[in-house]
Amino acid sequence: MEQRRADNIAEQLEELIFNGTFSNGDRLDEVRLAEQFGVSRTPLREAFQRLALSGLVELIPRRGAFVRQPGPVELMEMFEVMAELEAVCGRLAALRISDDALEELRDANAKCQAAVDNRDADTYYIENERFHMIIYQQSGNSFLAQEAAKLHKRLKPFRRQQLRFRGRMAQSMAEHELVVQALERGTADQAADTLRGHVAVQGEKFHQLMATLKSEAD
Amino acid sequence: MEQRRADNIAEQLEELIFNGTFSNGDRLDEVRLAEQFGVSRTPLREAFQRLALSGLVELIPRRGAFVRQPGPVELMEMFEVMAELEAVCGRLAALRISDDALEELRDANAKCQAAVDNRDADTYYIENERFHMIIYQQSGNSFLAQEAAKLHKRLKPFRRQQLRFRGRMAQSMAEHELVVQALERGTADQAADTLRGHVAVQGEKFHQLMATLKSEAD
DNA sequence: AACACTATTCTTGTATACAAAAATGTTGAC
DNA sequence: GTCAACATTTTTGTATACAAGAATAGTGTT
Repeated sequence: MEQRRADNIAEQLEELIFNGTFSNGDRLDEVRLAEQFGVSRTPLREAFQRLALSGLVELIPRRGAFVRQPGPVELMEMFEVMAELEAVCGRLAALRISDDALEELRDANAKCQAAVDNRDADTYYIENERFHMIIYQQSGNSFLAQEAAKLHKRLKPFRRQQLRFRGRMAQSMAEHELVVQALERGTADQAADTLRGHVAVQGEKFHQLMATLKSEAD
Repeated sequence: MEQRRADNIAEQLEELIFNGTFSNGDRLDEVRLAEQFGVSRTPLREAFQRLALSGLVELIPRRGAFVRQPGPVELMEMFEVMAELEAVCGRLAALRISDDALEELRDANAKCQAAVDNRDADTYYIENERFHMIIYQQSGNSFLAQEAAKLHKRLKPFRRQQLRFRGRMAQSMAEHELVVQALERGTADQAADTLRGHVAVQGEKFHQLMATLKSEAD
């Protein structure tokens, strides 16, 4: 059989939690999941440990593993941190970004724009992600890039919902343009501020996010 | 026997790695550690999963768990992120801090000063930590506070070494004073910049950090 | 002596077994 | 009918067993 199942299983469970197969208070039944995955409880429990540390699951002693989705407050906090991390990445990237990476950013942006024109949300989503990942990497700090990517991934499901709202993709595109300009010019503070504003949940976005939260709690 | 061993064991292993019992490339022998802790391999392996996700240990399939200390580059990266996180905490705290917390900060600072006068490095260390934790919490974002505390903990061993250098404690104290002033006045950017500079590794601190790294690689 | 190849030993990864705690169901008193 | 006490069943946590891959030692060849 394939080796290193534990981490693989962790990923699959993560996916199942993200896509809503398991919702907030659900207990992850060891034996049921074990036979579902076709493995024994041992690798499953190892996966639980990982999920627990990443905060997706709460391990209650002698009780089991419960999925733990962030509530409204925690979610706002996470978005605030994401906005600040993006700002930091942007500020550093403005000083350190390579010409090649700038070209990549422009390419991602062009494909984003095309996706907006075609109303192709999936492509938009993928290219948008590439855009941000490039900025993380061009911060020149791989530890920072990793942390940013980690939180980005965790917020994925909620961001995805956000894109559904009318005009959101177009506005997001305009902001991307400003970010690229700031990075081109090397104006660090401007890059930071633009990215912070781009990611931050404020104004109408706040209501939209709360709306998606409510609709998920059914 | 006590329940929930896995996380407890993870903590103990973490401590053993921090205090240098295990150094960089060491393999964590499952059977040896198991009998050392008086448990079976199962809870140990669960602990490994946690340590792996927190980055202290690298899990190589079919090879085992190897302790993974950050090298000079990664360490600089981590300090850079720490500086930025502190800056963010400071900026938010400047707007959100309570009067009580300000009083706590002044108290921690006073005790720090007393420790400097008495050349009491341990007390200095404890009160210094309290100082920073208060700022994390007063950011009003508990997710941010948690992340900051996590990284703070990870950098602990290296920061501790830093304090040994001549004049470091006194300089650090002066910077703390500036931080408190900025927080009192609510000047967010000033609080952020001061804290960033306080934590950042630059100038002489860089050489000092590298010196401690070399002395540990023996 | 250096190297390739094989056999042996160790170590990991996973399944299973078992004990202890929690949850559930049942009985009986009021 | 409600509740409490006890018995039964689940479920977790840990130990042990076992199979397969990796490391190591040993053998023979050049």
